[in-house]
Amino acid sequence: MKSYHHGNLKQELIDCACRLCERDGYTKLSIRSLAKESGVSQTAPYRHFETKETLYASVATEGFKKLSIACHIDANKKITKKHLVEIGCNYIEFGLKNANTYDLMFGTAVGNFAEYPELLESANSTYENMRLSFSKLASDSDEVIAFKCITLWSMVHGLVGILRKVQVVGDDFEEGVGPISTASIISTNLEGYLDKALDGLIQS
Amino acid sequence: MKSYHHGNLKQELIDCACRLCERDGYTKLSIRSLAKESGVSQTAPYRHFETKETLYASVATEGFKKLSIACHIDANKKITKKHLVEIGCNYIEFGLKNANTYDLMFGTAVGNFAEYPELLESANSTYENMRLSFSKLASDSDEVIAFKCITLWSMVHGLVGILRKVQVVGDDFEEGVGPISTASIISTNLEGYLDKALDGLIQS
DNA sequence: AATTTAATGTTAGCAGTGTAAACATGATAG
DNA sequence: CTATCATGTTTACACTGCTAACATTAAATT
Repeated sequence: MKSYHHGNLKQELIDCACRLCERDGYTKLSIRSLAKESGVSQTAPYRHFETKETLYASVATEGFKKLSIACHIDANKKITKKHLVEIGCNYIEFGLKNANTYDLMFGTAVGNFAEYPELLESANSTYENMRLSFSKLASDSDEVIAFKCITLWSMVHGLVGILRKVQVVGDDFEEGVGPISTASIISTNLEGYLDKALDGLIQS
Repeated sequence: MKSYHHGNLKQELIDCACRLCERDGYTKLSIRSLAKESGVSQTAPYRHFETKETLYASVATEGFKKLSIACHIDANKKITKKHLVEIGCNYIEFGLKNANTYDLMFGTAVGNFAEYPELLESANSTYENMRLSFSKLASDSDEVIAFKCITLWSMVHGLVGILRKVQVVGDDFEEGVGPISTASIISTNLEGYLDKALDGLIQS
């Protein structure tokens, strides 16, 4: 004798959506299958999510929260270059290990973050974390810090994309020097790679 | 009295798909609408594309060809750092001006490039172009060149993603130092930005 | 405590999708 | 001239996002 009202449907739908999005990619997710999974009628989710994009936004929000946590480092201590390398590594690791969720966060499935205050908030706070870390490394001006942030962010974001794609492009080139081999060398020594890459960033 | 056979349907479908993908994003593209646009029955496209992903692959292939052209520089002359900056700028410009096509090329819509030989070929040749340019700048080992390629590629790829996303995240921060302002500063002086960024890459 | 109201659920149904199967047409190879 | 095969059409199925009308129950108001 299950009750007419579910009680916790919204959160259960979000949790379930996060799981399914990460497992199969967000394109495979349907509101109907989600409803079935939660033992509820096809259209029940619409009481909690106006459109599918709203649901996507919720999943993306969870993603940014997790990314923030993954990239968070103790804010009390002084930040060193090693910490920045760590942040970069954690970011990339998150992007590679949660590839499908990452797509949702940085793709075009959610068009305008401003329409989803929680999403905007969680995304901005991820950036703000990175900004704070940089500001504790050196006494740069705000402009320089923002510049460094965008650059580091681009770098790790780009690496996530390229490392993923290269594994799919194949390697027609000579042994050991093609994109795949190189990417795999980079990804097995991310720390050293980022350490070197950050040299150019930190001084200047 | 239009003839039963179209005569040039495959190419027309590809052209039309390229146009619509770029205009509305590939998620808005349907095989049926494409067929209607070409004045042909709903299922006619299936004589030329096994699945929708096959069609996507064709559009992505066209995209890589265009990207290759955009990033191509005369291979006879000696390559200088300035040329690399130019390649980077052209790459980024392509990514920003053909954002929807770019999504198709680097997103997950086409899962495994190896299933589409032409796509694999065009994607690899884009990489190979970049590799050639680097190899003509300095007499590095193949390993170092591949390393530099991946790094430059990640950098410009990341910038495309971040520059696009930042415009959507909004700017809650102080005037002039938030991600949007910084991104817009970067994008209005891409050349200078890349020039500086490449310093770390070229020597080492 | 009784009653109204608002939140949350269900059912039925529309228009659109990808794709498969069976059939039609006509260009081309023998 | 005829058989074959690439290319087109028709029909149909299962699935999707979403809307409208209705049902149930929790919460707010009297």
